[in-house]
Amino acid sequence: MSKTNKFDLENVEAQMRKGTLEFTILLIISQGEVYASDIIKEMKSLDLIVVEGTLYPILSRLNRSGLLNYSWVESESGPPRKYYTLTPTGKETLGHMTKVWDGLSKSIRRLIKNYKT
Amino acid sequence: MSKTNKFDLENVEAQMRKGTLEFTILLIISQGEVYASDIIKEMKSLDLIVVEGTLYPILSRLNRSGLLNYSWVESESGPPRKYYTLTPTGKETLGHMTKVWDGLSKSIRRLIKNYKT
DNA sequence: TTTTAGTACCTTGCATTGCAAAGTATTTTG
DNA sequence: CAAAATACTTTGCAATGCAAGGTACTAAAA
Repeated sequence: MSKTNKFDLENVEAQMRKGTLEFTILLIISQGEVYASDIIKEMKSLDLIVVEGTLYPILSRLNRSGLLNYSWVESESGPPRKYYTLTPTGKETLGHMTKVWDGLSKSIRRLIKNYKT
Repeated sequence: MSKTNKFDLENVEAQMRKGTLEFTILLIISQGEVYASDIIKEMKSLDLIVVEGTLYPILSRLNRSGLLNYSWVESESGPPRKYYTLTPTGKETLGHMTKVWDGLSKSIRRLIKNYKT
């Protein structure tokens, strides 16, 4: 039996996205009050797929960690929504995360540069 | 009992790194024949921490998937080493991965730009 | 009024995967 | 020969994304 398990490229993309999920979610919320569907829509528009079963637990965790606040807002058609905003701690943490991201992408850029030459 | 589970910033860094592990490992191997310790050393020099228990399984998997070849090479001091190189498929896949990475970092850059203004 | 459809939030269970720690094997050094 | 050093491998645990199923509320259709 040949043992060359095909390599899954799509999975690589998923992996990379996962690593930045919290970061990108906080970035979106930093732009203004949003609720879950808004976030999913905006992520999708940037090719950053995220689904409910992933998003809700993350939002809850970020809230428990003191990075997010939310307030219930009545909808004109449908059940009420949780609109999220960053807390001061959230803003601060997002700043740190941005630095972490800059560091990582810098390292990788360096590797890619070697690779291309 | 207050329920504000402190948020772990170091974990965010770890998360981001994890997402790019296979990618960065392949990038390093693309630069020339290396064995595990070389990879760990080079990653560390770029602030990309990776440890044995993580690296070996990944190398095995990439080999099983046909992206890597290895050859045993005697060491002057110690047991023999597995020196890895990219297969043609590996090179091709690395090219695809680079595109995936470019896409992701572009999306995130766009988000950060909004955030900063 | 009951039913159906739509929207929104939450939870459960599984699969993947990084990693600490322990294990095997080989070579060198005291 | 014992001990240390090096290199590769494996095991078990914890974290986490996600598919799938669940609850609840609103509005429109039957």
